[in-house]
Amino acid sequence: MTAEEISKSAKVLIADDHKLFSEGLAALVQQIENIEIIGLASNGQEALDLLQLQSVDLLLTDIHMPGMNGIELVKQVKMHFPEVKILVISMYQDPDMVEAVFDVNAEGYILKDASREEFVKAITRLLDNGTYYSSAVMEKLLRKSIQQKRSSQPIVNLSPRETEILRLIMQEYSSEEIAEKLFISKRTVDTHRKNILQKTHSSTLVGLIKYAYQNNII
Amino acid sequence: MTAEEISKSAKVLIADDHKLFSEGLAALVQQIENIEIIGLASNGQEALDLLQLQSVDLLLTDIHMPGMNGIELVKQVKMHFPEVKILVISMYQDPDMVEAVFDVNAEGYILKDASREEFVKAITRLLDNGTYYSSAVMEKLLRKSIQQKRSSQPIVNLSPRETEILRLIMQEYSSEEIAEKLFISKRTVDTHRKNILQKTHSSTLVGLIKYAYQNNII
DNA sequence: CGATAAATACCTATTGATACGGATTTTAAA
DNA sequence: TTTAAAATCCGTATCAATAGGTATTTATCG
Repeated sequence: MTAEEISKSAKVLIADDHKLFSEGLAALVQQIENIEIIGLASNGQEALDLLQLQSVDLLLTDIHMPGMNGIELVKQVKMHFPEVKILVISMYQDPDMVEAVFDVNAEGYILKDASREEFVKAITRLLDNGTYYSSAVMEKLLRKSIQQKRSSQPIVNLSPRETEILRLIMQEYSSEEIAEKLFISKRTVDTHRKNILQKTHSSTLVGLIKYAYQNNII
Repeated sequence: MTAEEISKSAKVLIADDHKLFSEGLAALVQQIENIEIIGLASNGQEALDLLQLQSVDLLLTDIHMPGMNGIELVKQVKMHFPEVKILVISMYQDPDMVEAVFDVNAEGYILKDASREEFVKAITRLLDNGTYYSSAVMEKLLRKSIQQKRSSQPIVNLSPRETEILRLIMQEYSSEEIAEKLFISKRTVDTHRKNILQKTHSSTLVGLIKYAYQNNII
């Protein structure tokens, strides 16, 4: 339909901290017609810098990068260069990740284990003003949202203060030491601990610590 | 020196579960002269199957793959096809990982964020009967081994009984419950706990649990 | 056979954490 | 501005865990 857009040779920028991957990807992209690679960035900031210098039609980016991560990069790009289409290429099928990518309005999401065919399809779809979200991933996302509705979030929300205290507990401070550190009474710390135990449904210190580990509060 | 070997077109096999990566890598490799890609495998078993079917000079493999991991694959390949050179391409600079790769006698180890130049260098080095271990990684390995010598293994050896009790602690049993469960006195459990704390150099329950987590005693 | 490690058991004292009550103030959202 | 959540504080009581000890039995290793 919008063949003109493709025919005038789309400009593509790749951002990935794994140089071998981005170079390989570049080699693949170059095999597609009417597409030209205008740069490789190995982190978010570099990508933004390159975007400033020249017009880009399509950004291919990883999520995990040192410094600014992919999500943040997408946000920034969408803010400053809204015309740039963005295809996120990630290792993970984590639904939360996909949701995050969704939320920042990237046009596409595919996995690193996608086939070349799927990759090409995604690119052409995006350049055609469409979107492409890997179906493998979308399925997981759906299943998750369904599950969430069923079990109606037994999600635990520790308050900032509570999280802070849990972190200190994890650092082997006693309640008394935590109190000193935070300039509050030991009683207060006790109360927080009580509430934390309740909220996390744990009945012992050991259970609490296991909770912290499983929720990456370390 | 052994130019004949390179000139007769080396056969390369790539194993990586991220298809986009292996396809990209293939595209890169094909830009090198006298090298031909004879197959892409997306897991260890597939790689072994392909090796059975045709002669291969060089195997490029990831470490993290579903099913058989890269280390295991290298082992198998070295066992059944000892003439195949192996270049491990990994995301991680983890010294333990490099050590493992070393131990199974892979000829090379580079990171996914290596440059194309380094990649090409590694390949030619291997095809020339040499080895190539990314210097970035080797440095870390060295530093680690030095550190290890300095602190000369403060390795902890919990007795079977102690490990058993630690496991029960991790399952949120109190000392009294553990005593009942093991038909011993609570005092005995106390003593064991005391010794466990000593041996693991932890001074609090939290520290102990962290130790258990870090040593997979769960 | 002697030495050592492991497992067992006990004692006293202290510290830390949890249970069960409350209550007030600050802050942010509706 | 009302309301709810978060953060603050206090008391009493009990339980759990740790810090010091000491001591016996059993098995294993050299």
